[in-house]
Amino acid sequence: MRTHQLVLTWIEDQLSAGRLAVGGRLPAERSLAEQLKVSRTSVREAIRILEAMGVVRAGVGSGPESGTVVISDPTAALGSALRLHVATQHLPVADIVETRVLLEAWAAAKAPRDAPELDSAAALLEAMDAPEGLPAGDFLALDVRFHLALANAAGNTVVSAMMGSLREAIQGYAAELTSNLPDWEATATRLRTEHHAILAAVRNGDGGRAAELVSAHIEGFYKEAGLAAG
Amino acid sequence: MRTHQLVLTWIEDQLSAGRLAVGGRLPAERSLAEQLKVSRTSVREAIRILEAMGVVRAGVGSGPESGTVVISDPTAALGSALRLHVATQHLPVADIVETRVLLEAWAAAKAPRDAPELDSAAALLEAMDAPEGLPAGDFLALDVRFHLALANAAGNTVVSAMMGSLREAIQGYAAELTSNLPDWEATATRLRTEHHAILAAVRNGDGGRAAELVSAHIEGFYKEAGLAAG
DNA sequence: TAGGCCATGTGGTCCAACCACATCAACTAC
DNA sequence: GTAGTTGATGTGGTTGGACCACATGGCCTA
Repeated sequence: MRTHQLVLTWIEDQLSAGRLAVGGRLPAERSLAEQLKVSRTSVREAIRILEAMGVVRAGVGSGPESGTVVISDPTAALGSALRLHVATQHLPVADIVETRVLLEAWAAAKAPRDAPELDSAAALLEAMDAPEGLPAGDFLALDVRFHLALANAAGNTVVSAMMGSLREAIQGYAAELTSNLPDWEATATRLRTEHHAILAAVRNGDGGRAAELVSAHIEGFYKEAGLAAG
Repeated sequence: MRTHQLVLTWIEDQLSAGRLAVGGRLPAERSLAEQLKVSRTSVREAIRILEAMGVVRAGVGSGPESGTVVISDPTAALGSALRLHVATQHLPVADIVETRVLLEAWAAAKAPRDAPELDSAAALLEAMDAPEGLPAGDFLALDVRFHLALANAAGNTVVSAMMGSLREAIQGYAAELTSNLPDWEATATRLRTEHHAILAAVRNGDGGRAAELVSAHIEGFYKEAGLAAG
């Protein structure tokens, strides 16, 4: 086993055993190296991996905000992994979009009608309805948050994380696609209407209809922008 | 931007531009360090991350099998990320099981009835039907491969990768659960019957029924073994 | 008492050296 | 001439040490 993997398993064991929890701090790199009888380089490689996995955050300086602290950001890990594999062209964008549709439709069907996240979603829709209109960039940023709020409403952390990561992996792609749209204003108006219909369906407890609307909403956008969504 | 991230983005750019593809080899660490005007340490940290993401594989020695070559194993990245976050207890196992059910039910419904992966699935079922019986470990290993074959049949690489990673993340958990079963032989017999029914439904083109059977199959197993699957 | 300054501890980066390993070519013994 | 051995070469793996940038907190001075 390579040295940094030894460090990795040690840390994972500490996590599993509960001796290290979110918010806690890892020992300093130098002392951890001495404790495990390995070089600081190997400790750093392990920490680098954990950082990429969204498990820790490294901060310089001293004081409570410094050092390497345990966090939990699964979305970051899944997102960069997906993005990299999209770059290798072994994960077609169409498959990502299709997966997003299936996850988000499920979430819309599953979300309880009184989920608190739906209130956030409603507030976001209100912001998008600004009478003076919004720049496309701002609109899309709110759009992302609306869809994530919807996914979170289902209450499944894994689905939420995967949704976020799929979004992140194709974020650049989606931004590029909007430039293909023939008439942004018309599209924005349609998206707004569909958003309200989706939220209303969830609020009415009509999960089946909500799922259908979500599927049509996402697939419609990508088709209009010129990507076959499967 | 930290130095290793510079290396990371350089490599990602090479991948996106197609100058680096699966099967290709990265420049040697020392030459890459010189080329990017950074230390070998930073190059190594970047490669470590890519390795954890399932994007490259590092091999010592010389010759065609050595050096750092580009691969594409998204399952590895997603799997270890999920496993780590399960260790932090911020991803409940129940959510993972629920996600697995939803993905696999979708795959069963979506799989074309003449998908070649179904032949592999059938062969696996045959092996599990061995008249002399199988040790629980062997049975479960075949079971894993059957479910993955089913997921692959849907033809969505992202769903396949996620399925595999979910399996990997809770693999240790599932193995532990089997010891809770009151009567392994009876359970194995039931699982076999259900497997055949699922495959038959897919083969008949009855996706809706296949999805229902898959959901009941997985949830039934976890319930019997003592985990609430949501 | 208020302000600045420095000791301390953290991660970030770099360098130089050495090791283990796998290949391949040159060399040697037959 | 052939087969086996051996060493050169190039790869990643690991180590120790040095120095830097940064943030804090206590000490010292005005």
